Formats: sequence, C-alpha cells, structure tokens
Amino acid sequence: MNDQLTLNMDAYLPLRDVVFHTLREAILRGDLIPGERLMELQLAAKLGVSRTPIREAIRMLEQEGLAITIPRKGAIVAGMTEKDMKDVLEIREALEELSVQVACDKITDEEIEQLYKNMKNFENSLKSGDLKEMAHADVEFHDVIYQATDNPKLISMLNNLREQMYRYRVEYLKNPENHEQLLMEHEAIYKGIVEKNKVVVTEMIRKHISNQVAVVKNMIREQEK
Amino acid sequence: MNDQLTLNMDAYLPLRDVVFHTLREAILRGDLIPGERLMELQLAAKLGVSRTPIREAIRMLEQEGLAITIPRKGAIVAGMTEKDMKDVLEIREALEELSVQVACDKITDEEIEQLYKNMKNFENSLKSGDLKEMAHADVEFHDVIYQATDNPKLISMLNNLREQMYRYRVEYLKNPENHEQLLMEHEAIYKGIVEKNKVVVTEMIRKHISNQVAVVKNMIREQEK
DNA sequence: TAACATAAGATTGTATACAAAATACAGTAG
DNA sequence: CTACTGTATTTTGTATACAATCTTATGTTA
Repeated sequence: MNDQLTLNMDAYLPLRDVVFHTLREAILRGDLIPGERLMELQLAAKLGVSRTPIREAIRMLEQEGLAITIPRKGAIVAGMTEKDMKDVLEIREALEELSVQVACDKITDEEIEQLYKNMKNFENSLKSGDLKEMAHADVEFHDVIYQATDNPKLISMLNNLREQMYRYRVEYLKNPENHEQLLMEHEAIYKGIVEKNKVVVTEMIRKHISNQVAVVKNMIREQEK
Repeated sequence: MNDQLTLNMDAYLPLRDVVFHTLREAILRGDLIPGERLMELQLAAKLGVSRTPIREAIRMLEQEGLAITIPRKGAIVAGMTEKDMKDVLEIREALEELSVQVACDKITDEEIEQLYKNMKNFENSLKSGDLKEMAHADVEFHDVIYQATDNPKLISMLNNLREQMYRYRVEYLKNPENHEQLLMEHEAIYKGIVEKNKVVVTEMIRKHISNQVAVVKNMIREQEK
C-alpha cells in the first residue's frame, strides 16, 4: 500500500464518508492496486479512525463495484478483466449515446457556452502536457453534456462507469498520437450538439468511446500478467 | 412499520447481508413505505441483531438508491417523484434496447427455448389472476433476455432499475385491460429475437417500456399527495 | 521430503459502550 | 398566545471488546 493515504478532514462529514472518498480516490488514482487487500485494522491505523467507519466505507465501495468482499476473508480492490472492460464499455456506449441525444433536446444556451469553453480548455491542457490537467479538462467537457440531460440518476451512473476505468483511461492521454483525434472528436461532438443533430452526435460519441477500447485492452493485458 | 419484518437465517451469511436482503425485500414489497424512517435501534430490536449489521446494510441500501441518509439524522426509505420515475425509465429504455440488441447476437438455442417457455408461463399466470405470480413470470421472461447478453454488469444494472420501480410496476398488472397488450408485446419481442431482427425488437421493447409510464405516473401522483 | 495435524496469530463478524448531535418538551418571558 | 430557552430523551457516530473464522507457521509422522 501507498503512504499517501491520509484523511482530508476539511468538512464536517461522518468519518465513513471521508474514509469512503479517501479510499475511492486512492483506488481510482491507482494508489491502491487491484487485488490489494483492504484490511480494516491496517486502514484504521493509517487513517487514524476505528474500524467502524472503515467497514461502512468498504460496504459502500463494494456496492460501487470498486471493492469485492469475500465473507470472513475480507475485501480486496476490484480489478477489471478485459471482459469486464468490454462489458462496461458496452453499457457506457449506450448511456453516452442517450446522454448526447437528451442533451440535444435540453441543453441551454449557457451550457452550450460552457461546453465551448471546456472544449477550449481541453485543447489548452493538451499543450500543457500535464496528464492530470488533461484528464480533468476532458471530464469537465463531458460533464457539461451529462448535466444537460437533467437526469441525476443518469449522471451518477455515467460518472460511476467513467470512474471504473479512470485508472486505464488516463493511459490513453499519455500517448500524444491520440491528441489530434480526441480534439477533432470533441469539436465534432460540440458542433453536433449546437446543431442538435442527433444522428451525427450519436455516431461521434460512439466513435469517441470505442476509440478507447483498444488502448485500454492493452493495459488490461498488462495487468492480468 | 410492518410486523412482517423477520430474518431468514437459512444461509451462513454475514448478518449484514441477511439484513440487507430483508430490508431490500421489505422496501420493494412496500412493507416499508417511502419516507419511513429506518431507525437502527428499532430495526436491531425487531430483527434480533445489533446495530452494527443494521448500519452496514443501510450503507448498502443507500448505494442502491433504496434509502437516503442524512448525516446525524438517519436514513429513510427512498421514494420516487414523477421526475425520478421519468429519469429511471429513460435509462431503462436505453439499457433494455441495448440488452435485446446484444441478445439478438448472443442468445443460444437453449435460451430461446427457455424464453418461449417463460412467455407461455406468463400467459398462464395471467389466467390465474395471481398478481405475484404474474410479476414473477414477467420478470422471468425478461431475465432470459438479460442473461443472454452475457454482461453481468448490465444484468445487475437492469435488475436494479427494475427493482426501483417494482412497487409501482405491479400496479400495472392489476388492470386486466393491459393483459392482452402485454401478451402481444411479449410475443412480438420473442419473435423478433428468434428472427434476430434488431430493428423490430428494439422498437417493441421501447413500446413495452413506455407503455408502463402512464400508469406508473398516476401511482406516483397518488403517493405524492 | 511430503502430507498432515495442531497451535498461535491475524483478521473479520458482531455486540456493546460511550460521545455527540438532534429532537421533543416543559417552562418561562414577552 | 407565541417565541424562546434549557433540559431530558432519543438517535446517530465512533470506538472498543469479545467471539468466530481464517491463515500461517511449526512440528510430527510416514
């Protein structure tokens, strides 16, 4: 386990929530790697809390698919097989398509403006070369579309699906060869939404998602070794 | 609260799982109604366990959207507004469409056979007039399609979405006027899948889902009064 | 050496104890 | 009568204690 695991006590939240967010972050960032055991006493000591909030946080991670617990054996960080990834992408594709279609109907002028800004931000972040910034800018671009659906349940599901492969997805951005392509896709999606052309935008988002598949598959192969 | 709340201790499962399933069932059956408080001590006493497994079960229900907890105030059974229902159905439609499309590609001969059987079972259950049996037969019909997708993540999401409106959906079956319609839709879906005609089957499942909307909306209106 | 038994230690499961916060309520001032 | 205040009670949050189970190490026997 990594030593970067410390609690962020800023808010007046129940410890279980703080622990949950901390562990979730650690898993998504890769500080806790798939297969790694989540031992209650160890985590409790490291985070300076008792086992109770740790256990409750683990139950939450479990329901989100980020951890797997075997009764009386404990929890481990969930990993994804290539099949799992294929499955998730299949779902993501359907829901991303839904989200752009709904967005075409519901998006406001302010949101379109924000979408443009975030598209440009992403463009700039590519120049900066900072991976974290790129990932963040990319997320923000897509978030505008999610928000435009005005469907909180859908938004949370999409976020969850996206997070499930965050670890692998960042890898995609590492390769500068993909940048041009990404930029073009964002522009096409933006244009499609502005013109409210559902057919085009659906096709573009599909391409956008499926482009990630190949790269991610390779990563998984690495992991499974 | 209802008194039917008792633990089913058959399996050698952690109590949190038993409690989780018990509460989940109670919520879906309507024994615990939306807005009702889930008080730890009360539930612990009623189920004959300590607060610990109750709390962990509540954390799980929370992540499934079946309960809502407000820090330091406790948890309540989640209810659905009309908007929530619309949102869920929007997602369900997309994922149900995906599932029949994938099923067209992947379904096996055995599964087609099973689908036929379950279609007939549903037909018979309608004659019986037993609501519970109808609901169960309906679930089993659709389950075959879910299983055929060979995508466990998708299956669990669809089950979750379906369960979220189980309370309201049963109402749909109460009205015999809907039976003929339902039967025809099932037959059309079955035929479409056998012929692997994605266009037809997608259209049919869409109709099948959206037919539920109006009825369910009325129920919600009742609840919100 | 391999297989197995057994005991020690580690880890999870559950209950309980105590602290902190929210709620309900009675009493009082205005 | 209303609004407020302080207190008692209830309820949740967290820590800890104990029990059950699993793991690991050790030693014994064939």
